[in-house]
Amino acid sequence: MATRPRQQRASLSDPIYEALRADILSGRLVGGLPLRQDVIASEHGVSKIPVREALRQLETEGLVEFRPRRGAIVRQLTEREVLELIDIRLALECRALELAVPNMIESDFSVASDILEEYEAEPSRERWSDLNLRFHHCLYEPCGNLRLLSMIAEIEGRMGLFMRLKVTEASGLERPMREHRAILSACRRGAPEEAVALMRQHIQTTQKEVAASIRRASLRSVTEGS
Amino acid sequence: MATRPRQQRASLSDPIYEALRADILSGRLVGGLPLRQDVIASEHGVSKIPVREALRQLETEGLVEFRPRRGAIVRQLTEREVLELIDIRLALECRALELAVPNMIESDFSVASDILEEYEAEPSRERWSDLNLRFHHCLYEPCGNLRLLSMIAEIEGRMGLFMRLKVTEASGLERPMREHRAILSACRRGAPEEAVALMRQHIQTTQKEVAASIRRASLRSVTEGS
DNA sequence: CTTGACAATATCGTATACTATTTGCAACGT
DNA sequence: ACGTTGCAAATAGTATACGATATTGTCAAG
Repeated sequence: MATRPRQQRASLSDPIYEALRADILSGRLVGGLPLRQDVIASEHGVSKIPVREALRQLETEGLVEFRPRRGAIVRQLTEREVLELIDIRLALECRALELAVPNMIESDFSVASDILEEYEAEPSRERWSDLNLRFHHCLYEPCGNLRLLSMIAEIEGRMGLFMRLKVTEASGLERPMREHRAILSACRRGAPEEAVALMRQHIQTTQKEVAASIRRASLRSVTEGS
Repeated sequence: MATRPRQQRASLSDPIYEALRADILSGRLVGGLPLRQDVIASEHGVSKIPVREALRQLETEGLVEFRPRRGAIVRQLTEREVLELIDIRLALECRALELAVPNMIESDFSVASDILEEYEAEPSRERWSDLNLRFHHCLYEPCGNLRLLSMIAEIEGRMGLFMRLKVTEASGLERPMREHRAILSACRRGAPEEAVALMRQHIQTTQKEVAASIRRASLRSVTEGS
């Protein structure tokens, strides 16, 4: 063919990595599902080599598991690991907030406030999770620690699935909103300790709700058939 | 070569990954150094494919940087990033300690105590860094959060180089020892808040010392010898 | 009808080979 | 003398090919 697919500057494995990552984080690729290299390769119109590189990166990130000579599967997060991740969130986000509060200026408060208003007016539960993330991130952003921010983003992205589960199923809008307002208020007053304490409680409550949600889900699957 | 013992079960990229990782963390491969795929491949007696996979994993881990069509280099940690990492350590280790204290039993205290004694008696500065790591880890281990522990280990490993620099150059034995004892004592009394507060100060002091050490080193314009 | 052995197939993992790009260097022109 | 252009060597990145291993299907024995 005369089609000269112009040589892209980036590696072919990058888009595959992004695509697989998005599919796993969104829950479209469910835990335990085998990831056939040939299939993924032909889907993207490449050979197995870039696919394998993408899978290796996902393995390092903990999203994929390689079994020797048996290929890769989507890594299944156990209940325990999800709760562990929330605990890590707790540590990282509280520290980020603590560092961020002294750096906050007026525009930070108004951005956060706008997100909360949009949050409140949003009817679609689908978007709550996204707005929730945006609110949290805009609080942490002034912390000045880029790597801390990216680690938080990584972990939150990873748990998007479970957060959505929780929000839709259990906690509704009221409780998180109240807590968000209280946290923002403490930030406004320039009280890091108070803001951090509120954030701690906020995340720990979330942890308990996720635990309950998982518990309920596994109970339901056990008593399935009634 | 002619050595064809048998087909190994694990991937060929795993040992390469381990070797490169160890070389980077130990400081033998210095930041900015280009990692030629052909060279590494022939050193290990394999083709470029497993080498590339190993490099991709190291890229995800942040130890290596790919420049499009120009190959990989050892990622250089800037002063800023090192200090950022210590801040993340602060968050993770304090949380781990907080979770661990209520779970500690007699044997945990005695193990920690033994390490401190060995620490004190150790003349070789080379091993201080290792003993320091072991002490910290044994305090966190009872926390019951495996992923938290592995993240801490990853970050500490990554900064081993700078810690060693600091220990040898700046802080000596006295100050850390005193703080270690105070922390252990708070753990013994079953006082998580106190232990965490002490740990915070301990790590923040370390952060300042590393900052000073880097400052001094860059002033002296380090010439690596080995 | 179940169970075990063996063949057929699918899939993984990597070496080889090839193309595209960057880089070093020399010849050339200003 | 200095910057520019063009060729040659080096290197990255990927497709193809192939051996090795796991999985599945088939058939005979119990």
